[in-house]
Amino acid sequence: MTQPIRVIFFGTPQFSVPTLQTLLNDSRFEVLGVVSQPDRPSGRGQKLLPTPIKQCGEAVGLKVLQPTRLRKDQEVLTWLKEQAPDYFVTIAFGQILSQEVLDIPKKGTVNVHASLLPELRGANPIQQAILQGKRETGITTMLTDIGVDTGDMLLKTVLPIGENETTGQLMTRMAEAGGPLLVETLARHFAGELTPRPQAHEKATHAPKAEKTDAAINWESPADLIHRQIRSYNPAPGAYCSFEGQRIKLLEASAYHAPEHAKEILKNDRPGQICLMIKEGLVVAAGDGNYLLIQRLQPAGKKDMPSADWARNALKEVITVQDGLSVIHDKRFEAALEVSV
RNA sequence: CGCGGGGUGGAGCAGUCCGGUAGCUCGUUGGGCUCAUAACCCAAAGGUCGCAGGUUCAAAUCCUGUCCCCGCAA
Repeated sequence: MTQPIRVIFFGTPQFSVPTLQTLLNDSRFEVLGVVSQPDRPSGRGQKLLPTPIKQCGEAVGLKVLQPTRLRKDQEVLTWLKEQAPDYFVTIAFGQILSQEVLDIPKKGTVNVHASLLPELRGANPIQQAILQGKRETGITTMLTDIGVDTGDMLLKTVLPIGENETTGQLMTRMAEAGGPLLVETLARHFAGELTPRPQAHEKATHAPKAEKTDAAINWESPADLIHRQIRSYNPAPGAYCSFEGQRIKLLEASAYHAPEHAKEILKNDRPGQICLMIKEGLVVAAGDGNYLLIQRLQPAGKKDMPSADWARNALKEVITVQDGLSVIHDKRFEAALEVSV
């Protein structure tokens, strides 16, 4: 390898950082600069924080560009052209590239997308994969065209989804898997070894951004749906319900299959009823007669904690012991409160 | 200066208003009971009360400053 492959990296959130680092650590590639969304006021107190990709780029002395609207920013466009890159690489950048931008790199623009295309195109593939109860998902590299995640595919990695896996956990695994797939894609495509394959567009599905209210738990729902909501909306925005007027986020859960000696107690519970406290968490009734084990939760203003820890205080007046089980009387989670103004 | 809650043994909390021996439910360790147990009984270890300064005979508690964590909203 005489000349390194010249790459400009487009990305914004933490998710794209491991992939950037993989590129930086691979001597076959030269990263000419990074492009990220502008810093925006965010977080408590409206603090202005640099994007994770900006931080990473600056830490290694890379040129960092943050155009508000790339397609209209002549200064940035000029700089990009001057670099004479072989490839643009995009992963969770956050802006749609115009044809003018796509035409800049000599060999093309490669996007890393967190689904098995053509499934789950769009902004939110990981959360949606879990919400829909998929057993596996993956990462696809593709040549970006003018559509959203519609370009011809290059390589895929398949990842199984754990029964209780959360969006956050899956996202971490995918972020780490993205780098190796990307460098393989670039190296082989550059060498002419990859044939882009068109997507089966008629099978495409979309993964739209979730509304905040989608994360509100309705206890009338089947246990399976609530379970998927909890997994899907962890860590953000957090599936939530309320308890005696206080908002509570539900962070980790699993299906609960009652052992024989518990079946005497678990029957005819109302949806949301908090029935048992066991070592692993709280057993709560759902709308379809099944039960859910809530393992971790987070009351407003508190850190996340094992739900048994929370119950030990919040419910201590109503816990009795029967047959070695800690039974909770007459307490239930309610539907989420309307967000008050 | 967007609104709000919080920092007390390993965990979760009470105590703060009204200053006076560091408390509760668990966990941990050891012992006991039991066919057995996440149940029950006995015992032990473990805390600069976020940090700094001030007031006071005396501060977890009152005053001032400061750091950190979190919920809402963006």
